[in-house]
Amino acid sequence: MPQTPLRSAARYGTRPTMKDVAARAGVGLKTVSRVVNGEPGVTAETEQRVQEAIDALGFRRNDSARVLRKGRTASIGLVLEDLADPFYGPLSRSVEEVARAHGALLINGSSAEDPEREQELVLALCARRVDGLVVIPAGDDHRYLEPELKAGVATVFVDRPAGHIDADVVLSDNFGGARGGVAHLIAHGHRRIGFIGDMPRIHTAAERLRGYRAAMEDAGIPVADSWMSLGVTGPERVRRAAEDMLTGPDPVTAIFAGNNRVTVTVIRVLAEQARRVALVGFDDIELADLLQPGVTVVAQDAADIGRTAAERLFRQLDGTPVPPERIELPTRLITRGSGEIPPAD
Amino acid sequence: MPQTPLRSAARYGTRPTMKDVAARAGVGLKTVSRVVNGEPGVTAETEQRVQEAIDALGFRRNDSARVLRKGRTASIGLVLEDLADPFYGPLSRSVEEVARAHGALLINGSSAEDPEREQELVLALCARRVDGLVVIPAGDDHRYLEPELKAGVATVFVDRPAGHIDADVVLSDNFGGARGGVAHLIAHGHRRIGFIGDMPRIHTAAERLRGYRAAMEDAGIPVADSWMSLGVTGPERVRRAAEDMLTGPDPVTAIFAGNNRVTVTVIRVLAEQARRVALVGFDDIELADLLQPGVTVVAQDAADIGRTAAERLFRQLDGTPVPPERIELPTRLITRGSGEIPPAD
DNA sequence: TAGAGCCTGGACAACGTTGTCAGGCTCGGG
DNA sequence: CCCGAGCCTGACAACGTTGTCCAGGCTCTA
Repeated sequence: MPQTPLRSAARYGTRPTMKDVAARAGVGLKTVSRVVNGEPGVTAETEQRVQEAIDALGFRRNDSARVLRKGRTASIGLVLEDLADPFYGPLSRSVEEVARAHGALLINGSSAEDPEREQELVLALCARRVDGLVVIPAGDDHRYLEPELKAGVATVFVDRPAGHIDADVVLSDNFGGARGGVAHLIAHGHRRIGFIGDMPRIHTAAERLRGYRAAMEDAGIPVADSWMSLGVTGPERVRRAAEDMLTGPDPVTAIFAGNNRVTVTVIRVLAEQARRVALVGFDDIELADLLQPGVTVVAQDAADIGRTAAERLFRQLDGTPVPPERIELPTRLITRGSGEIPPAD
Repeated sequence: MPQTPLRSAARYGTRPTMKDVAARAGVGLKTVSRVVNGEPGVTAETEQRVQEAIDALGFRRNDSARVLRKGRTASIGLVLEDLADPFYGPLSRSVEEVARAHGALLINGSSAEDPEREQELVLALCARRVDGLVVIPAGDDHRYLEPELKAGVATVFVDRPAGHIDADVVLSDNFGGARGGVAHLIAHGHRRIGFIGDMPRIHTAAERLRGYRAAMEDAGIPVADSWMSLGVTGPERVRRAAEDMLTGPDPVTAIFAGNNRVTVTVIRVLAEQARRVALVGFDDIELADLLQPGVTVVAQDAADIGRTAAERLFRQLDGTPVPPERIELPTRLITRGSGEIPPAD
């Protein structure tokens, strides 16, 4: 079959360049560049000729080359734990909106709570020369970021503070929120209150545990070891932990759940119980108001956190460097029923 | 204050290049490149010297330059509707996992269901020379992608077919799923069944409506106009639509909800009703099993859809070009109670 | 010991774009 | 009629990396 000879520009896998456009329009390379970037100094007639050539060839500026030349990529990176988690979806979205308002693209990656993967991702983003980074830390040592910070990569840590490095941090008041949630249970008459949370090596988990302890201490209630379950993760283990607390020698009358995944599992367990047990969860969950009873939670505003972090990032990028700051956002107790159940003693 | 003169490499905002590394290690530029890329042909001793220089300077390869030279970016783009929607989080995550397995980075963007924004995003991704694109279409005309396809950008459309362009598509069996869901209601004795869905210009919405009509027709039930509410979006309008169907002259005994957002609102409305009304929703929702009654849904597997699309994408990228294909994934009816409520007539 | 062949390292061009700068054109005023 | 000013336009280098190609030094063998 006779193969029609194709212009280089149209060959499969090859893209037209400004040079091709220039040749077709019969102008110089730089003139094309001017048209593409809307720079002044081009006659309307010339501009139209160039535009026609662009459309005809399907030219699209190569941003890699542009970045190489200009130094800025107009993109930022977001490294979070898991995009499938309902907490991070809205967070990512709000970061994206801020980025978009600043004309930047967002690249996000999931660390899956693995410090090594976090580092791998962050460095990959740095290799692409993102202008800035929003990181939800999985690991606790971020010294590997020092050269990047020095090179001017704006960085904001979110949800948990960075390890061994001085940078902006935006987090929720995990301590205060947990303390308030547990105090709420105490105010409704509970004394034997269980706590189920993630590994204390995770900052948020540690802070929430600290809040639990503080609230108990404020009320002068000694905490039994059997009431605390730390580092459980995965539905099965949470389930067993909850059941143990409810049926042990010194059974709890209320449970404080350390994060949304724990809350969901505890709801399932409680639904199977004959006895009515109070529950307050950290993090809001969808449809919490439609359950019987409604689930009382300590809510963080993921979108607000993301927006705050992103705005802080662009402030670093736009203006003069500002000293690192730690921003703590308040949480909100939302009462819906489950936290107001009196002790069944 | 006397300013210590800094090496160019360490100055704020400037990054060391291979040239800097080469100078410091006392080797040639290309030798550094070889070490960085793990190419053979470098003595262990030389390699170590280079590695030390890399660490000392905090060198990070500039991928923009690399891309410019090599032509491939090892990144793919995903354009979806809204990352904050619980359907897209897992989808994005599964695409990311496949990308990661192929050594590629994922860039995603939200179109917010706006065709113009979709195009803007897609073209921005193309300007960055992503190797491939996964697009959940917002618009219905994708001819603007023709030059990109011709240039070899692998493309897979998801959830809805592309407009006026020949490309891979991965979608759920919206028609069959809706038909099955409605047939399920009919099998439980319902005849007056309402349908609330999105604008029919959205392919999924149109298909689900078609499924509803087909199921009704299969059963020989004529459909009253007042039973169908199309193009409603936003909780308030869905609420009103549901209430109208329930209190109109020919009130429905069951509702089929066209997507997860509609389902959630309908659940709220039904919770307020004295009469028990059956409900089947398209798309699964979290905690659906814990509600009273549990919510019967036609579920699509977002992660499976994402994985399928991404694998298809990389097949295009890895091997020889394969002709465009349309892949339809089955849905699954999950009975939990709400769909098995008999008509209250 | 000399020649062949291998292994290591470096010089150079090219990728596609943008900033700099200079040249040519037109137009108005002297 | 000539000159300067101002406006368009294009030639050229540079961004940081990788592929190609060649030079020099080494080892091994005859």
